[in-house]
Amino acid sequence: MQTAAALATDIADLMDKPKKKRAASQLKDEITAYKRRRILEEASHFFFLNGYEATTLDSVAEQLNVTKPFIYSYYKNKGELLYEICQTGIQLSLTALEEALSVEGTASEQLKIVVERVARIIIENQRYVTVYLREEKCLLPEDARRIRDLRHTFDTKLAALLEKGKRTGEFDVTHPSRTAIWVSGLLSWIALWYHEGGRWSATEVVMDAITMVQKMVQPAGAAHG
Amino acid sequence: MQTAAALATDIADLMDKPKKKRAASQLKDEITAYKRRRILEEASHFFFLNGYEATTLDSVAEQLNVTKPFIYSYYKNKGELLYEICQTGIQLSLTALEEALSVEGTASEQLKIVVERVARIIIENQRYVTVYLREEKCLLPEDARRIRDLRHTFDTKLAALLEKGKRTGEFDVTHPSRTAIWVSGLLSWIALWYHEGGRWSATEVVMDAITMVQKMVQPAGAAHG
DNA sequence: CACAAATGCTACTCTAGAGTATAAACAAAG
DNA sequence: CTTTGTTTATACTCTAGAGTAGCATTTGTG
Repeated sequence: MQTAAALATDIADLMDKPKKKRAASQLKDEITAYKRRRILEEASHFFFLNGYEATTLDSVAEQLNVTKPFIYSYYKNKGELLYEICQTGIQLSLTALEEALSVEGTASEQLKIVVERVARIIIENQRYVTVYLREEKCLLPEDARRIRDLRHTFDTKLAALLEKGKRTGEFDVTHPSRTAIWVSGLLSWIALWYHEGGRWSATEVVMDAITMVQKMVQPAGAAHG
Repeated sequence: MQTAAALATDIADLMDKPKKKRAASQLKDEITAYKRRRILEEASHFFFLNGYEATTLDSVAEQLNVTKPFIYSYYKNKGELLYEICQTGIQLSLTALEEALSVEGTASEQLKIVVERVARIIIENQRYVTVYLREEKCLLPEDARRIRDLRHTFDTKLAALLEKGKRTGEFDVTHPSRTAIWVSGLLSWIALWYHEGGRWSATEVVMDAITMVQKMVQPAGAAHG
C-alpha cells in the first residue's frame, strides 16, 4: 500500500517535471537548507550577544555579506528566526533524553547517560539554549506554547525515570516530578553559566553535573557511584 | 570625634537653611524616594513581562498615571532604571547571606539558613532577579561589572562556608568554589521557574531548595537533616 | 493676594530598524 | 546569444519610541 502510494507520487512528480529537473531541484533544496542554517547560526550569535530586540537583521546580513531582503527571502520575519533558534536546544535535549531512555539499563545508569548527554548538548548549543531562556517572552503565543510542550514532555519523561528509580529503591526522591524540575533546571543553568575557554572545561562541568544530580537523588547512606 | 564632625555638618546645614526649611526638605526627600521606588516597581513589572527593550517608558508612565518626562525627572535614562532593578535582587541576597553567616552555628545550620532566606528573597523579588538574569547584557559595561562583583562576592562567601563545612567533615564537596556556583545556580533557577499561584507554593519550593542543597553537599552515608 | 519655586505636562525632534516594491544581475535552456 | 525565470540588491516607507524644550500648574511664602 505504502509503496504503491509512494510510487504514485513519484509518477505524478515525474509527469510534472523531467528527471533532470528533479535532480537539479533536489540540489537546490539542499542549498536552500544550507543557507537557512547559516542565517540561523549568525542570527543566534547576535541574539546571544545583544539580545533579540537589540539585534538588527541588517547586522546579521552584513555578517553574512548579504542584505536584509536576502534574509527575508528565507524567513518570513524576525520572529520565525527566533522560533527556530529557541526550538533547537530543547528539541536536541529531548531527543537525547529519549535515546538515553531507550538504552537498556538501571535507572541510575540511564540517569547518568541522560545527564551526560544533555549537559553536552547544552554546552555545544549554548547560544540556542541561552537565547531560549532569555527571549521566550518574545515568541508568539503559539510558538511559545509549542516549545513549552517540548519542555513539559522532557520534564515528564525525566520524572518517569526518577519514579522508576524510586520504585527499584535506587533513588530517594519524595516528589519525582518536582525533583525532575530541579534536575532540568540544574542542566539549563549550565547554559547561563558556562563560558567557553573559562575557568572550567566542558568536561569538568559535565562531570560536575552528573555528580550533583546523582547526589540529589541518592538515598541516604549510599556510596558514591 | 565623630560627634564633633557630625555637629559641624549640622551647623553648616543650619547656617545654610533655617530649621523649618530643613524639616520640609527632609519630608520632600522621603516623597522623592517614594516616587522613585514606585517608578521602579512598575518598570520592573513591565521589564519582567515584556523584556527591557520591548518596554516603553510611555507605558510605565501610563501605568502610574503620569507622563514620560515625569520619569525622566527622577531617573537619568532607561538604563539607570535597569541598573537599579538588576542590582536589587543581588544586593538583598548578598545581605541575607552575610546576615546568615553572622549567626552562630555549624556550617550545616548556617547553610540551611542561607538557602532558606535567599530562596525566600528570590521568590519575593522574582521580577528583579529574573530581569537581571535575562537583561544583564543590556547593562552598561561598568554597571554590569559592579553587579558581577556583587555576585562574585556572594559565590565566594558561599564557597567559604562550604569550605568550612568540608573541614569540619559536615560536607562532602570536592571543589567548594565550583559547588558554590551550582548552589547559587539552583537558587537563581527558582526565579525563572517559580510561578505565583502555580502548581507549588513558595514554602514548598523553599523547602525543596533546602533539601536539594543539603543533598548536594551531604557526605555519603549521612542521614537526612 | 501676589510672587516665587518647584513640579509636571504638551508637543515636539530625531534616530533606527522592520518590512517591502522594484530593479538589476545572473543562470540555465534553447 | 537571446529569452525566461530565479536570486539578490538598491532604495525606499512607515512606525515607534527615546529623549527634550518650553509651557502650565500647583504649592508654599511674605
